[in-house]
Amino acid sequence: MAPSMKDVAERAGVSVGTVSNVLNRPDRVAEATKAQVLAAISELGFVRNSSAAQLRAGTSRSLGLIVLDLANPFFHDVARGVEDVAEDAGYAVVLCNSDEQAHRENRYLQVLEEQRVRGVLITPVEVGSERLDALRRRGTPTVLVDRHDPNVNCCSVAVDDVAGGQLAGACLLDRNEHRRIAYVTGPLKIRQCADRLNGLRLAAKEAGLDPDEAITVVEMPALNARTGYEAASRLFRDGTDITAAFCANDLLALGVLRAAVSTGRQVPDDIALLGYDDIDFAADAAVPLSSVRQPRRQIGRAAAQLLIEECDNPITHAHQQIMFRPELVTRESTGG
Amino acid sequence: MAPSMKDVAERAGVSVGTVSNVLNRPDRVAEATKAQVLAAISELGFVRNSSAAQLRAGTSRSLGLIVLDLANPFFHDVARGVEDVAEDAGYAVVLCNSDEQAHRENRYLQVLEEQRVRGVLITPVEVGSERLDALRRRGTPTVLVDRHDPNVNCCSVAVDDVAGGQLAGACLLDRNEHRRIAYVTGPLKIRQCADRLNGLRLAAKEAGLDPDEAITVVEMPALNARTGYEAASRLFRDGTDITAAFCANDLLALGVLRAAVSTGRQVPDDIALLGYDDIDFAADAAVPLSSVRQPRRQIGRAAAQLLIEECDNPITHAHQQIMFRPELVTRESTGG
DNA sequence: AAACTGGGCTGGCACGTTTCAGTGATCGGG
DNA sequence: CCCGATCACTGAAACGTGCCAGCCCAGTTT
Repeated sequence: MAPSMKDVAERAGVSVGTVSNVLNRPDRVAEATKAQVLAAISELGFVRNSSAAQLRAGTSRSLGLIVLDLANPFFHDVARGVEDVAEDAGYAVVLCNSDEQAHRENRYLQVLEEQRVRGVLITPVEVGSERLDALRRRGTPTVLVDRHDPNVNCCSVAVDDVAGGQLAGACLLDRNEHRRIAYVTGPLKIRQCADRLNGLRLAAKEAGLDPDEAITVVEMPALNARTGYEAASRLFRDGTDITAAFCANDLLALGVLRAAVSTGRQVPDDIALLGYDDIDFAADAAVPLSSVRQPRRQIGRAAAQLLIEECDNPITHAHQQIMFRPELVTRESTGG
Repeated sequence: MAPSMKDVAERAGVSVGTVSNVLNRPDRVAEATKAQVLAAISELGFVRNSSAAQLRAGTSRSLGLIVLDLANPFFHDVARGVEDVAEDAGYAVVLCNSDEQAHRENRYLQVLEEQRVRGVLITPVEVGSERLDALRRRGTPTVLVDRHDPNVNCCSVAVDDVAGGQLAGACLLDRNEHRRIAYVTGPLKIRQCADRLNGLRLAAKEAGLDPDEAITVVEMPALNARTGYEAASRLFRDGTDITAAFCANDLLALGVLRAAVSTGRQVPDDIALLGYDDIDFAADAAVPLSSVRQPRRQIGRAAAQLLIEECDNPITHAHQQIMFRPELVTRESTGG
């Protein structure tokens, strides 16, 4: 068994209370005594038992963060933002990966609640999770990340995907004066995919174009590079007057790029390309890829700030729904 | 305050011990009583306090995993492997990201020890960490991941980088009969970079070539795509008879690929390319990239198995050093 | 010299759970 | 009718820490 404060106290010839004071309020202990206790601690290799401390304290200094996929750079950067803020506020962060599986999400919610975390940041697999609602009802503050709550009964932080689509459309239609563009996307039942299309259509209208005419929607079953390659292959095979493609994420765009390179097309001269997310590889692609960037780390920071604010002032706290605006990053794939 | 077992017991009209039995040994409780207790639990929204449980138990059912960078797909997949095995054995995994900073690593080691995790899996920032050694001396089993312990006093799992370099060399020199190749690498003081070069030289000798003549080493200060681009730009500018490049990781290779595409060179006809790590983007690059793949998930699984074995049989346990062999994945960038 | 002050320490309770010895109650067998 | 066995439950101790009331004593004030 690991040595306890009692062992330390005996060795140092003091009481347990004094050992506790050395650890938690060192200024209340005389120098000589403190030195003795510290010596005993290091000789015995004492390490505090945080279970006991937390049990006694009745509350922990930690937050839970449940994301859909830690491998996804979006969530990874969100997590960094959360850690930044949490660390400054003296909170620890427990990282959980739901893998988009509801049962994993529920298990983690259970574990976090058993650990008595002070609050939870989560991108739920599905909206309206019963388990999550129960947690909130029992008094654990909750913040939604990259989601919004239709009935505002918790804070949330998300990004305006309509604005992102509009930004992309303005770049291709206004600035570079493309007239026929493709929107390569995953399933339109995914809100992000649909929102970005809506933004794109808005941009077309603003450019004085008929969206139905100017935009060819290529809806694919997934959002990865292979799917992008297939979409582009189909597009190229059918022959088309399209001169630009806006893709619902960078992976699709990289797939389109590969199809272009392998069929000898020049980017951006034969076809301009615009992605979404600005993943690391966008800048390093064979033709550096223009993209719509979301303020990922800031999202995490804002979410953590909201949560900590609610944890620290549960009474005066008012729920907020924060919406960030994305930003356009232009590189070679859309020309000058 | 969250309701405790005492509250549940009062509401159900039973003793605390019975509530505990309902939760932990339901077969020892009569059906009628069990139903009453479960009803009380759900009415009060009782959730067990794991701090108290763990304090009483004296031991936890969890493992710590400290990696250098969770954004790196290598560690991400290792973590998945660890979770696979841990879950089956009924252990929870606490994920920690040291970010290659010794002070973060030390802080996490402290936290894990305070939480009384049963064992720790770690890729240490530096070998010979005093804090890690102390943890081990105090009796917490430890497994090194992607590292070896010179004095075998703990288990470890790593990959044979010399074999990986040799595999790469055999592919380019034997199979595709290149005679002058470049090795684009990060700092050679990084063991992995140096080992892969040694393997490559071995392959050259086996092909009956003089390594110094056949291999041009391009040592760069970093291992990212931009650096690869710069390395290739330099190589191309100087004019050279090199027909293939082996890169110490895929990011460098992607940078070289971009330099090739932007200067109108054909891959693999003008220059063949071979990377290392087989990251997701390797297959989706503008020219799909051949690469040396490490059995990442398996590494995690093996490490977790060793650790759990040691946790469960601390006495009979004998330390093991496992070395995996990497595997060659050929795609278009090295031709047929 | 007595009363007061306060720094420095002690001792014991409380946190919520698990576990185990012990208490009745019920039942079958002799 | 009694005994032992079995079953379902109770009550209390223990885990290690944090906190607080209270004690002691040295130094200062009245």
